[in-house]
Amino acid sequence: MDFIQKASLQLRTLIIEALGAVTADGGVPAVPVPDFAVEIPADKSHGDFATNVAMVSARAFRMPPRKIADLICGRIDLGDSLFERCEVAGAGFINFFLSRKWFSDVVRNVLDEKDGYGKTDYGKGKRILVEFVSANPTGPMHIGNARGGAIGDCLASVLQWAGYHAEREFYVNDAGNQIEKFGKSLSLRYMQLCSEKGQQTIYNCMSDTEKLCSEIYSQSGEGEAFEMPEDVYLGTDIIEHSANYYKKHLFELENVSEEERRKALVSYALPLNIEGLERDLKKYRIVYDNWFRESRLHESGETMRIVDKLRETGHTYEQDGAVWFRATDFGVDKDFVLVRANGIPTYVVPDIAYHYDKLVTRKFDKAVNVLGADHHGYVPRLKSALTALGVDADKLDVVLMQMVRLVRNGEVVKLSKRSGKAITLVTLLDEIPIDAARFYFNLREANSQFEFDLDLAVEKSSQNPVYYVQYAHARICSLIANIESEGIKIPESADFDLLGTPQETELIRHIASLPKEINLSAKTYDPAKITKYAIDLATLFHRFYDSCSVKNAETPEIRNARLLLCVAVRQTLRNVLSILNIDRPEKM
RNA sequence: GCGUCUGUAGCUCAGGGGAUAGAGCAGUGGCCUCCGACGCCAUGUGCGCAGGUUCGAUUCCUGUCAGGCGUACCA
Repeated sequence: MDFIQKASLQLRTLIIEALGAVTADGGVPAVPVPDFAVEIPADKSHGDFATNVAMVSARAFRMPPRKIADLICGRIDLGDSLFERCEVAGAGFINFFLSRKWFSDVVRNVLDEKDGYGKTDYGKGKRILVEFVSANPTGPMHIGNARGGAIGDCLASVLQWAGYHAEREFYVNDAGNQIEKFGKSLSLRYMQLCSEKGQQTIYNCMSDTEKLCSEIYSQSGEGEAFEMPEDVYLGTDIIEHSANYYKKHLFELENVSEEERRKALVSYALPLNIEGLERDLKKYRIVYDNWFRESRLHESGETMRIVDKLRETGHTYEQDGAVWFRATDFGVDKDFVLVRANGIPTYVVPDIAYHYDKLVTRKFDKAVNVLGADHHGYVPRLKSALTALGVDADKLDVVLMQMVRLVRNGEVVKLSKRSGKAITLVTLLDEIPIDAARFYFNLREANSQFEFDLDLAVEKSSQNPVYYVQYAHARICSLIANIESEGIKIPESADFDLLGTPQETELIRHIASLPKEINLSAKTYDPAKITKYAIDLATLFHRFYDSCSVKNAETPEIRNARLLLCVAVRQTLRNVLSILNIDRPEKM
């Protein structure tokens, strides 16, 4: 249950009633009151809730705000409410203070709801598809995928906690130009290995594939023997695939047609890559509900059917032999090509078909895509085509993720496609713990560029806030074990009205705000709010721990109340960490 | 040029039409005979700049400057 919302709604009613009473008294003129806010003040000395009703209605009533506030405050009936008192302050704010009972109820509620505490029905069971990572299967995943993975996975969790039916999906680009390029690259490397110089290198490296790759890789950089064209993938993973294929089949493909060779190599390497993606993401604790293959759209004819459908809308035209979409009809600044002059559709077409499939064929209420900011220009295009097809484009939401800037030794590391230099997801996870990576990448909201300091992340020290949060959890576990070891049992219930120190009330207030925070996080598609919540909760617990002794509490009753408060905090921490899918260690 | 995102403390970043703008890191100084010091407490001349809307702007609007990213019959 959301106690913040409950209190806030009740307060709004009380204020409106009081306003009615004041109007009936003739204290203020009977004119409409503008919208007013009920909010939580930043400064706790200003109460638990505050309203600006007196200030916003000053003009309508032609009265000074403080006067209005005094009248309302005098007529408000807090009798049976969740509040114990109110006061007028500042320029005309009315501040309200929650009753002790409210705080008690919060703690009791967490203990009742247990693993379900924090769940809400905000999403009303709507079906929402979260697509994220969708990395090119032509090579290993990079640091941007690591960020997208953490954000997308946690976002899906948050949405589930907020009452959506969320599914995770990976769109596999297993067709199109980059697959052509993949084939070309594999073929090129294969032929290099078959060449005289390649054979020499194989001989020199014996059966050491890694050494072979680095040899071939460095040689191709020199340009003499293996000059590489512009449009191929240069990573060592390509060499590795070709070398492994060569080991199995030797010169089998040397004298077949280029086309046949590429086809054979792609059908060998692509499945391995896709398996690799799945394996690496699983290691990162990301498990998808669906792996949706682009090739499916081509095989079923859906891709070309979309072109026909778009033609029927009348928003297409032909120019220089290509089929264009008149995106300018939908407010997009430029038209774009759907089908090239050579008859091959551009990447947008399968993408349109794919989103049509999500929203129309599969009838999802919402589709959310976590995308790198370098794709932002493409979103309006996609939406314009969907609109033309009669799909409500507002059903597609995009979370744009700014680039991660890698910093090492205080210098920005330039991202390179060459896997020899780029930091892959796998090497990152070899260097830093999964927990740290998942937490770290959700520390900042997606739409802000941030710096990933490798030296810091690699350090595995308490510099990383994830340890701070996990420590709070471990500390509670230890505390409880310690008390139990002295023969004290954890009580079924306690008198929580005894919890009244500032540290205790602040802690409880924050516990109560979890449902609200989950809703907000879902609404803004921002899982970073959850990591922030976790850090704040840990901070408040540590403060409480420091100032309020549980074991040596003033009385056994207070001890029991604090003990159960600790249990409630631990439960809340557990729930939050489970949203992030991060370990909840009992010892560290 | 046009589009888009971002400019908040020495650094990395929260927040957000209101009452004294926050946290972590780095620095300095305190706190373990006492539930784990992986912790707590204290300490800060900061909202890029200029206009506008408002009782009130760091927040909204316009302009401007700076940076990221787009602006392909690449994906």
